[in-house]
Amino acid sequence: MKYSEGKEKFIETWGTLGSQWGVNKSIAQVQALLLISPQPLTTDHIMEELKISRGNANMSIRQLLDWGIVYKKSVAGDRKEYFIAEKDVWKWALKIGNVRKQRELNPVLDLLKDISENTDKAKTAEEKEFAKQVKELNVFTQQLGSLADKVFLTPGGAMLFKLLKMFA
Amino acid sequence: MKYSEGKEKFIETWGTLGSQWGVNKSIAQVQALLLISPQPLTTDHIMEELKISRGNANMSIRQLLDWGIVYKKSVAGDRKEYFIAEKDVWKWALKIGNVRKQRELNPVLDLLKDISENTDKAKTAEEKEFAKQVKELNVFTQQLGSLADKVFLTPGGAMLFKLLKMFA
DNA sequence: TTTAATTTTCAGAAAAGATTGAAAATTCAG
DNA sequence: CTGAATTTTCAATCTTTTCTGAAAATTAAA
Repeated sequence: MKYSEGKEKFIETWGTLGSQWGVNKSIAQVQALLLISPQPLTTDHIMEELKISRGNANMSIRQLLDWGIVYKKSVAGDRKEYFIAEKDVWKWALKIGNVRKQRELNPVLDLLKDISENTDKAKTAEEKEFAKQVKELNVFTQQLGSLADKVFLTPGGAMLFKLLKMFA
Repeated sequence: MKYSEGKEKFIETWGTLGSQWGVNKSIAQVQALLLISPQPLTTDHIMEELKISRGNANMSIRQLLDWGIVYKKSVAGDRKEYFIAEKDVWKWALKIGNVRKQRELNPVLDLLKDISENTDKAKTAEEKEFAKQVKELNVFTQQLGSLADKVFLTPGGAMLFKLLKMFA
């Protein structure tokens, strides 16, 4: 397989994977591109390489900066902004996991807790089953969430490292 | 909070969470509805409750059956099909995790492996960085995948249980 | 069989989500 | 400052995904 072919497939597949897991395709592809680039790239370079508009490129980069998995890098004598990806798989995987856990899972945890605690005492069969399932889900997600926090927030990914060593 | 209010919020939130993680909203909501229902429900009941079309309800149910987290149940003296959700959080969470791992992550693992093994020897800086990142990603996902398989496939969710007990 | 009930399919409609591109805002060298 | 370079914003457009509803297929009671 030629480099260009492998590269194309990689970027394409990374974008598809993103879509399937709720990450915008362009964003995933920009990360892929930056990940395999040895030098920092400009917005223009990214636009050209991925054939996307300036607006799209800019938004995607912002999002990646926001997630903390892409950094700005200024180049002496050039006014343009350059961007470089976090290259350490462990680091960026944990950051993505953490961001998504905090932003998307935590609100659900809060709702489950709220429903568990504040719903009127169950009387009918429907109400009892509802209470039961929400409670179980609450306990379960609580535990998973707690594990996730440990894994994602332990410095240096030490927790994930330990896990993999122990179980994988 | 009233039961009806809690129920509505729960179903709504579950749908939203699904969307964010690449699961169709209707599918997630049908699961939510079945999950909290003490009896099996018919397609018509689901349509009415969630205000969705017959086609949508039917497709959603098929998908859930396909994932193995909803079962058919026949009711004596009624020709209609009834459906009931897998109620054990552990069971269905592991099944969903497993199905998605196999269908969406495994192809990526295969591609990474393929690229790693079959790409022409790297010569330029670009090519070297590409090879390096793909290799790292390959190792990393291999390990994560192996852990995931253990967690998802150990009977009775014993592995996840152990993990939670140890680390959460 | 026949036929009425039920389920499935799928073309087209609607909604959601992604992308563009040009105007506005910002930045900074001179 | 000035103005050219660069970045950001966002309404309009395009694409993809989801959903509908009615026709076709299937099922099973009579």
